[in-house]
Parts: sequence; C-alpha cells; structure tokens
Amino acid sequence: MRKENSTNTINEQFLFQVCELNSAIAIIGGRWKAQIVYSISQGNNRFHLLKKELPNISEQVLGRQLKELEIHAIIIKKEIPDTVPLGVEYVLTNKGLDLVSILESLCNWGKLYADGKEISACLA
Amino acid sequence: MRKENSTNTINEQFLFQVCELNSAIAIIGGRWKAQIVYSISQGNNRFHLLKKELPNISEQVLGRQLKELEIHAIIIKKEIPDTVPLGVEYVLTNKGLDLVSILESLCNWGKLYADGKEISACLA
DNA sequence: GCAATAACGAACAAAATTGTGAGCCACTAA
DNA sequence: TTAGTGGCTCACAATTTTGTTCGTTATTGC
Repeated sequence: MRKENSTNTINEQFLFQVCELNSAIAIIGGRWKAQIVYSISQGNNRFHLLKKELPNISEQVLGRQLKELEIHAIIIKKEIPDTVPLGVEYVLTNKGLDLVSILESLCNWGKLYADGKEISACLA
Repeated sequence: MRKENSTNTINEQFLFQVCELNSAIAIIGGRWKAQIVYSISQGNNRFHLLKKELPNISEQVLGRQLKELEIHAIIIKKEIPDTVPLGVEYVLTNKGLDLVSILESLCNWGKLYADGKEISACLA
C-alpha cells in the first residue's frame, strides 16, 4: 500500500521526527477515527453499535479503522466469552483515554467559533 | 476539485454534523498543517522562514496549506509595508492561538507514550 | 546583463485514502 | 429452509491529497 520511497512517505517520516505532534495527527487524522474513538468512550464499544451510530460507514471501512486504532494502541480488542456468535468489545487503553480528553478540547474549540465567537488577529 | 455528491464528501459532511470535533480534525489533519501552525506560533511567521524550517516542502504546497489555514481563519496574512520585494507576515488569530495549546497537548500526549509510558486496557 | 530574493499560481502527475461488491463462519429463530 | 446476527476479510474502483514543473512580479547586488 505504502511506497517506501515516495516523497510523500519521506515527508511524513520527516514530520514524525520534527515533533510527536505530527505522529499524533497521523493517528487520529483519518476520516472516521476521532469519531470512533469518541463513540467508544461513550459506550458504543461494539462493532454493531458503531455501525448504528455511523450509518454511512461500510463494514469494511469500520473494520479497517478499528484495526489501525488497535495498531496504535488506542484501543484493545476483547472477545466476550460464551457469546454466540462470538462478540467482540473494544476497550480504550489509558493512551486512548488520555486522547479522548484532548478530542473533547478540540470539539469545544470547534463549537466555540462555530457558535460565532469573534475572530481577530493576535498581535505578536 | 471536490465532487459534490461523492460518498466521500457526503460522509465528511455527515461527520461535520455529528460533532465539531470532525471539522476541527479536517482543518488540522493535512500533511503539514499542524506543524505550520505550530511553527508560526514559534515565530517562523514568514514564507521563507517556514521554507527553512521545513526544507522538504515545495513552495507550491506551502502556499496551498497557508491559504487553507487562512480560509479557516487560523491565520491572517499581513503585508509588511515598505518592503521590497513586498514581504508577507502570517499572524495567528485568537482561534489559531487557542488551537496551538491543544496542539501542545497532542504533542505531549504523543511524547509521553513514545517515551515508553506503559499502555494497558482501561476497564469500563 | 544575470542571478537572487520573497511569495506565490496554474496545470498536471503520483500516491494515498476511502468506498464497493462479494463472501465467510457458526449459530438461532420463524 | 430461509433469513438474520456479529464481525469481519479480500480485491478492486473512485476520489482526494500531495507533490512536480514551470512561470510570474519587482527590485537589488555583482
């Protein structure tokens, strides 16, 4: 999928070195990721619950996003024993939980200015 | 550039409605955006200074990112009078400044776990 | 006269992300 | 027996993002 030596990849790696900020953005910057993390934190921690919350997402895409969040250790996949068919629960890690509060700040920031807070230049 | 009725665009709009969080992510989620905002906040507020900080970025790409940040009212472009050739300064708005502190949280979050903080599941 | 500076813009190409169609497993309820 | 559930995976197509090439402005220094 990724070309090792594309300028795109090289630039991405460069940014990762400059500051962890850029790795963080890369983790949550995808189309559905931030919303999925937030939804899980609200208790929609099952595949089918997420599907209900995000009716437009296809199962393929949802599965892909969840796997990537798992790779970055934001969530952990847990099988629920003695269920048929075998249920799966997604649980936030402490890393994921810390992220949620930052996402909440971002959300409030967006709301504040969407609600018409005045915007003006700040003099340095 | 954007197709009005692509599923991709429709899904993006859907997420924008769900929560401002998603608009916020869309604003800062691009390849260089967060880093540019952060660099400007550190005083690299001129086109050529940003080029020096980000040696791999092409001028076209830098210009494009700056324009988009301007559209979202994160920065404002100011011409510096009596300079030859005419200099341009990028100034953060209050909206941009509020964003910077969130970016700093993100950065710290990334650093914390990159430095090896233990990760474990949080029980709900 | 020629290169350099500061700050871009347009058109195009490459690469990456996102979405689609189909199918799988092992059940259970009607 | 047919449909439904929960939770996926594969290969491929559509769309979007990112990067490249070339050109522009007006001026100064060599």
